[in-house]
Order: sequence, then structure tokens, then C-alpha cells
Amino acid sequence: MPKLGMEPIRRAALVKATIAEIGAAGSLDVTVSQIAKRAGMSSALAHHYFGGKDQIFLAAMRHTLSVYGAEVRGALLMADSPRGRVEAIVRSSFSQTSFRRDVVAAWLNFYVLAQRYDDARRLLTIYQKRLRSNLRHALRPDHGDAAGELAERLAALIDGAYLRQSLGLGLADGSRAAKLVLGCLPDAPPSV
Amino acid sequence: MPKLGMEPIRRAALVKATIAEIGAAGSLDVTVSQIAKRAGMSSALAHHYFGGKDQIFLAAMRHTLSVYGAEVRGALLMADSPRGRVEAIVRSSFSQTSFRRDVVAAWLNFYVLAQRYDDARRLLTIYQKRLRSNLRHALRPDHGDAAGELAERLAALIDGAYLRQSLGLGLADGSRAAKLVLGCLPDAPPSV
Amino acid sequence: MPKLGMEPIRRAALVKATIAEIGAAGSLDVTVSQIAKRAGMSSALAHHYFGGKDQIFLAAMRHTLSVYGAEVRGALLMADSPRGRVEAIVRSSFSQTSFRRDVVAAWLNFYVLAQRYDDARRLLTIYQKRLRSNLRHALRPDHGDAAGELAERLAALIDGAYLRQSLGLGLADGSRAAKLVLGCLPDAPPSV
Amino acid sequence: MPKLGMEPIRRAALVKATIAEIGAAGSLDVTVSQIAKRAGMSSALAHHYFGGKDQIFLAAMRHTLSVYGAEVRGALLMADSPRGRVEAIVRSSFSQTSFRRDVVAAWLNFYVLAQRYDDARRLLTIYQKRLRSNLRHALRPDHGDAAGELAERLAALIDGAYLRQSLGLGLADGSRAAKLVLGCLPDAPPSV
DNA sequence: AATGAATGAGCCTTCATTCAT
DNA sequence: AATGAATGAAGGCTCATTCAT
Repeated sequence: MPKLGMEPIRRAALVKATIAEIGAAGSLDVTVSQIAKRAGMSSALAHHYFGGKDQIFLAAMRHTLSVYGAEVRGALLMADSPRGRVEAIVRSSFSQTSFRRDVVAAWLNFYVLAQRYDDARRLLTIYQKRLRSNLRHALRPDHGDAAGELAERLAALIDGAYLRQSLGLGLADGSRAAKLVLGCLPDAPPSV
Repeated sequence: MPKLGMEPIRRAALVKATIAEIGAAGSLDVTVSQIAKRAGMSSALAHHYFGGKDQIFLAAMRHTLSVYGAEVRGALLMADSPRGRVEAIVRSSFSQTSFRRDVVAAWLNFYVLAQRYDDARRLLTIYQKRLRSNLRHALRPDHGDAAGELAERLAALIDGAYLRQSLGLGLADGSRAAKLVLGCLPDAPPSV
Repeated sequence: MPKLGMEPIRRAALVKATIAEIGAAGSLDVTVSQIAKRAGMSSALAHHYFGGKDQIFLAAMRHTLSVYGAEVRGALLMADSPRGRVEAIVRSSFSQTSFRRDVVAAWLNFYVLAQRYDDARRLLTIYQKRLRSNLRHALRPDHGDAAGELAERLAALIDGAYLRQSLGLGLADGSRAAKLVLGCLPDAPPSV
Repeated sequence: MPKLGMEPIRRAALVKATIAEIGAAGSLDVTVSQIAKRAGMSSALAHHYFGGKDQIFLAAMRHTLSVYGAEVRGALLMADSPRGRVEAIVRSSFSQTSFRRDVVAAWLNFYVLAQRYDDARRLLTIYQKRLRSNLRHALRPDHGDAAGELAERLAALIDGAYLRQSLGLGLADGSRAAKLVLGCLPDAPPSV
């Protein structure tokens, strides 16, 4: 029963299915047919809307990172102190949307994708830069010149926690992961 | 002209070639033929010695992690203070053998492998446990009860730095990465 | 906003687009979508009007051959001597409408089509017969019993020139091709 | 039962099967699997030896034209007069090896292939050039300056006869085709 | 009249793996 | 010890065709 304006619906379904499928397989060795099937359509249609497997992956990446970005921005709006802003960023990283098993597995594989496709690398690089930049700004008021290095460290810690989670070892609880990361900050601002 | 004792030589060549090939491709999408070719033999022989592709990958993982482990042990022998031991561990993680572009790429893909094969997961889990354990022991004298959490944090930082390196963003210089990680430690032992 | 009498317009557009597309591709490996796009409509509509790909091809063939046939008839009307009639036929074969690069490429592919579809073979067979018959009639007055063989030879020469043209080697100039063909005729009628 | 030195055997079998298959289908719409099956092997092996479909086609072309070329050269050796040399060339073109139904169908499709691949075009162009050159040389002694034009004409006639044969109309008998072509020559040398 | 939506079927190609030598 | 030969299985992608609107 074909209707009009199916495109965005189909694309969204495929993106969602892609993440789920990568998560389930734990790798990019996922067939377009599997993805399409999970999304409830034929593989031909998936090709029709995305043009190819790579672009499906790319779209899934973009989606994942943009959802994460939106979550960070949302959390930042709620924060009312520098320290609160830092915590908002870190907690967003371990929210229930982003720290789910399959999303983390997909995220890990995006790093693999980035080794092959410039587009993917660019996306991840931007994400890394933005994360550090957000942290730096939030850290500056309390930590001054140390903000840069601290941001770098927090960011690396976040990624490290993700990696651990991907092994299924972690910290299943996002809030414990957040605590581990935040513990890295000097209790009191360096000056004053 | 059959030669004697070729087996260990062939296996070593294949393991080395596997890491190089994964590094070059940036993913596990590497054919046995490619690996065998780089190792200077037929793909049939590679199968003969390892039984299958998965086992080649596993062997490459084992090799990488065991080299790393040996390096850590070696560095620990040289250290003469608790703090020195911590630094030894961290520095080993960023040594020129382990922090090379292709080795890091391979390492990243081992995490992907771990999603699929229990053997691989076990290897990585052991590595993670041993790393934390080593760090904990080295930290205990100076940091007491905080050692556990600090070890966790240092370990995550190391992995995070690797991830960054895999994007080619890093810290090409291992010593800078080490500094970043070590900076996480309280300058002075908590209790004096 | 349905329009009336669109059918002949659409069909004509599709036929024209088909020849152009075959000419551009140099083969029958042309998708219905390509044809439809060039004709400014959806592929579904092309199917609606023609029923299927084969029939689109057939229609393009019919059109090409019938245009050629019309041109020959027109030229014959102008001729006022037996020899003139022969020349008219030959010149029509190399007219600017028929001897264009893409039309020749399409024509070549019609021979391929004729290997597969009886309808196509029938069309080409009729064209061949008619060409020979026209030539024979025009040759009879001057060449008597030799007319049959001469007709056969002229017809083969024409096709040979087309084949050459399809390689892009030709005789880009149709008039030179005509001269080559006509040179085959004995300068003076055999008897008298 | 794998043996050594299979490559030339396999390649030859594939080339032969390709011509047969194209001949049977009447077009290039032939799958690698069909060809491989007829040649008694898997399609994977066909790819292994040729690298791809196009190259299989190219090889079939090369083979066909080189067999034809060899036949012409052989016939020329036997001829002992200029006129005999001309006849040798023409007769070779209609020999039982070259004028078979399937070979002619394949030959026709090579012209189609030439529209797409430069390599194919080059092959056919060379064949055309060589044919004309051979004819010119053989005609020169008897026909002097007219040799060029006569050669052109004979060559076109030969191709035209092939085209007719491809429709299944012809001249099933090669010797009648040869007679038709040779009849184009002035009975007596122009100057005596 | 016209089209976007949708799919089943099929093809080229790749690859891990096996086997006889 | 070592390899060329060989294949089954599978995947990405294309396309003619149909259908509901």
C-alpha cells in the first residue's frame, strides 16, 4: 500500500535498524538484507533510498552522533553553574540513550569505519573536537589555564569507559561511569 | 625441498603480516590471501598452519597482547619506586612498539573481534584485568585505598588515548600521551 | 491535470529517446528508466504505454525503418531515370537522417535484437527484402538479367558501409559512402 | 583432480564456450555462469582466470579474429597469382570455420562490444585495416590505382554478407557468398 | 494521465576453505 | 612442506515490472 512521503520514514527505519543490527552482530559485517529486513522492507528499497551500503552506515553514524549532540546541548541548558555544565556533558555521555549495549557496539564500529572512509573520520573528528571544546569552556571558569588539559583528560576517560563497556565489563550503570570520570577533577578549583 | 622447523617461522610471519594488513586496511576486512601473500606464502599454507581465518586473527591478538605484556614486565623490573612502577606501566603502553599506527588500528579491531568470539573477548578481558591489577599494586603504596579507583581511571585514560590515536588525531608522540595520562595522578600522595 | 491525446506524443517521445539512448550507450543495455527520463516521464508510464521493454525496442525499430522507407519512397518520386532511381535509393541510405552516429549504433543493435525476437527479425528481413526489390526494379532497365546480382551486391555494400560507420572509422560523410557503393555499378549498361 | 598447467586449457575452454554461448543467445546478454557451465567449471574459476566478464569477452574476440587472421595468412601462402591472392582472402572470410552461424553471431556482437570498450574497438579496427591492406596489396598488380577503392569495396561487401548471414537469410553456403563478393571485380584487369 | 513506492529475481564478483599432488 | 586448482556460498547492487493513489 504505497503512500506518499515515505522517504523520511524509510530512512529513519533503516538507520535505526542499522544500529540495532551492528549492535547485535558487534561488527560491520552486516548485510544490507539483514538491515532491510529488520526495517521491514526489501534490500532493494534500502539501496533505492541510500544508494549503497556505505551510505547507510554513514547515515547511522550521523544519526548517532547528532542524537548525542542534541542530548548534550539539552543538558547544558539545564545546568546553572560551571561545574554543573561539566557534569551535564559527562552525564549525557552515559545517558541511557547513548550508553546502551548496542549503541556502544555501533559506536565502536564507527571508529573502524573511520579508518576507511574520510566522511566517517570527519564525523568522528568533529565529535571529538566538539566534546573537548564543550568541556574546555565549561572548565575554564573554575580551572583557568588547566582547562585545556583537563578537557583532554575527561574526553579520553569518556572514550575509555565506552571501550570498556563494549567488552561488557563495565559499569553497566552509566552513573558509576560518570562518577569515575568526574573523579578525575581536582575537588577544589586550583586557584582561590 | 622441505625444510625443517619451518612451522614457527611461518606462524610468526603470518602473525606479523596479519597485524600489518589489518593496520593497512583499518579493519578486519582482510583476506587470507592478502595476509599470506604479505607473509610470502600461499593462502593454503596459512590455513594449514592455523586452521582458519579466525585463528589467524586470534594468534595475532595473542601476539600483540603478549608483546605488550612482556614490555610492561620488562619496564617494571627497571623501576625502583612505587611511582616509578606506575610510570613504567604507562610508558610501556605508549612505547614505540605498541603505539605505532598499524598496531593501534589492529588493537582497535581486536575490540571488534571480541564482540564476536569468546576467545578474543577473554584475551582482552585478561589484558584489562592485568593492566588494572598492575596499576593497583603500583599505586597502593602511595595512594592506599584510592588505588583501586585511580587504577581504573588510568586504565580508561590509556584506552581513550589509543582511541584518539586510531583516528590519527593524537598525540603522535607517545611521551605526550603518557604525560596526559600521568597528569591524572594527585601530585602528592593523599595521606602523608 | 490529465491531458487529452497524450498517447501519441508520449509514444513518439519514448521512441526518440530510445534511439538516442541506445546510440549513446552503443548497446541495448539501456534501462527503461534511462529512456523514460530522457523522454521526460516516469518509467511506469513507459510501461503503461508500451507494455514492456521489448516492445519499446520494437517500436523504435519500426520507427527507424519506416522513416528510412519513407525517405526512399520520397527520393524515388524525384528520380526521372532508371539510374537516377538507383542513386536515389543509395543516397537515401546515407542521408543525414539515417547515417547519424546514434542512428547507426541503434541500427546495429537492431540486428542483435533480431537474433532474439522473431518480430525484430521479421522487421529487418522485410527491410532487406524491400531494399533488394527496390534496387532490382531500378536496375532492371539498364542491366537486365544482372539486376538481381547487382541488387544483392549493392545492398550488401550499403550494410557494410554502415558497419564501418558504427566503428567510427567511416566515411563520416554520407556522400562519399554513396560514391563507394555506386562505384560498384558497371559504368555502361551491359548490353547496347 | 587438480593438475598443473590447467590455465591454458581452462582459458581455451572458456573462450570456446563464450563464442558458443553468445552465438546461442544472439547477444552479449550471457551470464558468466552460463559460459562457465558450458566450459565445465564454476563461474568462480572463470573469474579467477580472466578477472572479469569483460575480459572474457575480449579474449573471445581476440581469439576469433586471430583464428581468422591465421586462416587468411595460410590461404595467401597457397596462392600463386595476384588474382589468386584476392580470392584466397575472400574465401577465407567465408570458410567453414569463420562463417558458422554462432561465430557470425558472436562477430556481430563484437561490433556492439566495440561501442563500449576501447580495447574491443581497437581489435576490430585493426582487423578492418589489415583486411583492406591485404586486399589492396593483392589488387595492385592487376588493378593499379584502382586497388584502394576496390579493396574498400570488397571489404565492405564481405561485412555486408556477414550481416546478412547473421539474420539467417544468407547464403548459408560460403562459396556463394564468395562468388557474390568477387563478382564485384572487373573481369579483366583495367589496363592490358 | 501519471507517478512514487516497492519488490523478486538475477548477476557479477569475492572469499574462505578443501584437495590432490 | 607447499601450492595451484577448484568451488559453494553469499553479498551488493540493478532493473523490469507492478500497484495504489
